[in-house]
Amino acid sequence: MARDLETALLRSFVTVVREGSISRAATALGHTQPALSQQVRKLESAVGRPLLHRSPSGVTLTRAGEELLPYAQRILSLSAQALTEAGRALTGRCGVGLLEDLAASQLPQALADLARLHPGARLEVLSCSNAAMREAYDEGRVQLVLDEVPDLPGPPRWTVRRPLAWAIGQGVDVAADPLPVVLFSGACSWRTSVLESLESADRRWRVAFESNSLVGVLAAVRAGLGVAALLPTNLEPAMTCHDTDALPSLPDVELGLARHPRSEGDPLIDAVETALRRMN
Amino acid sequence: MARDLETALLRSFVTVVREGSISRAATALGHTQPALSQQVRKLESAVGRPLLHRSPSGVTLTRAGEELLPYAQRILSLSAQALTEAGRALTGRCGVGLLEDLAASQLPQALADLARLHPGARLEVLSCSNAAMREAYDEGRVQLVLDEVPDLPGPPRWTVRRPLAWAIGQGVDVAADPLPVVLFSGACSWRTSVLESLESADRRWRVAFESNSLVGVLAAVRAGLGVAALLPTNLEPAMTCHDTDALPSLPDVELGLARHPRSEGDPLIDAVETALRRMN
DNA sequence: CCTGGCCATAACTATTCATTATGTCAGCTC
DNA sequence: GAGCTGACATAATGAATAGTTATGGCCAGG
Repeated sequence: MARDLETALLRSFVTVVREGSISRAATALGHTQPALSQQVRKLESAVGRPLLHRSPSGVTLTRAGEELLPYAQRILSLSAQALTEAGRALTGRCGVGLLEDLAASQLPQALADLARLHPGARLEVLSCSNAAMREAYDEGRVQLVLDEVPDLPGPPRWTVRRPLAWAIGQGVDVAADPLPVVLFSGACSWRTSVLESLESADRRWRVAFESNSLVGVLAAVRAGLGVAALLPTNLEPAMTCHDTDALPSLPDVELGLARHPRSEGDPLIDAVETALRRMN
Repeated sequence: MARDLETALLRSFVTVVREGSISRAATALGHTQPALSQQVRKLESAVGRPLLHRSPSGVTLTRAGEELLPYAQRILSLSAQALTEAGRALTGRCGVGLLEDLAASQLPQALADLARLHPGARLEVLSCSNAAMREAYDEGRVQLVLDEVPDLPGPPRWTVRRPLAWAIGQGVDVAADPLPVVLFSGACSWRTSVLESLESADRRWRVAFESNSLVGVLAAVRAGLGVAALLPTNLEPAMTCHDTDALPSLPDVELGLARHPRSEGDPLIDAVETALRRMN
């Protein structure tokens, strides 16, 4: 049993998890499928437990895999930080606006790591409605906003596509004819695209619950009120969607980052921006 | 430039730093000197800056090396945690008593990492006089004590030797005939062994300053009041001892861990114990 | 001036890793 | 239900990698 976990293997692992399949992760990393298969196997033998359930339609995490994932993400994030900002004692203040779905993921963790290693830097994370976000951006209270591209308060400096997944509550019948759907009430811009994908699959639906917060949506799904379309990071294990479901496939969302022009050249904000970008 | 820092290289790096020499690190890791030389070089090329000043008497950290070190230590600590406690959702409470010199090192950082990954666990770190420590141990407020072996409140479960180093303030003449020495005032049990090593080298000395806290000792040394014997982790860069100094070589200290018998079998305390042990 | 400790370099070797090629399995289509 | 498709596993080959031995330079101490 190896003494340390190799970062290369951890990188492969998180990529496999993110892509949901060994083959896709292989192409994403510029390698072949057997190479990734081998790496995952090696990581499993280092940990001593299987990390993935293999199936002919892809892979899902085992219990051990779920346990390892947050460690792997933090190790990679620290390693990337060490490579870029290594200790340059950043100071100043940086406000970050996040889509609420992202504020619940491991992203704030990475920002906290960054703040801890730069005691002179002050990071503030904000998550609110699009209107309030734009105001904060215009007033210079947040310099960086990571959100859906159409909702950004400025032109995107870069973008990234993320898949959506169905979150299915306990006891919900996914075949129910008017499908009970749990929605964000605000101007969530993937709301329409989700409903469109239902209609183009000829599924009738009804709004079972609306909430303007992620915790509200999650609670509703957990309580079995219906299904919701969420980023895979925010799914609780019990809500995992079984790929072969009767639900239509969901569109990707396109996230982007806007940066306030006046913050150009600030080293702290550079560092935070690359930290956000690294989160894929 | 590699995307991630390989843990194997980081392991080599921290070992080299700890041992103060590439050759010694090589034997410590069970490899040869050229292999370690190569690894350090590879890490340097990954970071893009030299990490070590090489000299015929060993190596010292460059600025970049000092910046990388804490990242490397945290990454290795997380990796080791992932291998052992991976996510087993530990809960409960654990009190840890630390020698003050250790409470200032990267050790509390590792404990904080552990606490953060186990939100249900409550860790309390205590650093106080030997008498108060024994009382806390007897009353069950601390289950683990890491201290010098003679001062432990119970039998050591394991021990580890650490070197001492001279901390030399700016402008202090190390050849001064009554050597000005800064000491811990309490019952610091390496106090006597340090003074013995001076006497056996026929050096006369005088107490220039006494303090019962590490910060006090450090401040005194920083102010140029004299020299002190400390763990290398606690030396500030400006105090680095130039090995070839006129000061006698210092004995090692022997640290050990005592664990309260009633805590036997508690998984959280097991985890904290191995975390402490990993810190070498 | 020689010796010993330490690091760098070079040449060689062994291992490791990724690739190509092939096999197996499950689900889907017709 | 036969055949197709997509996904992962396995095996064998070849290239890149990392470790070892051997050697040289440098500085300090005797």
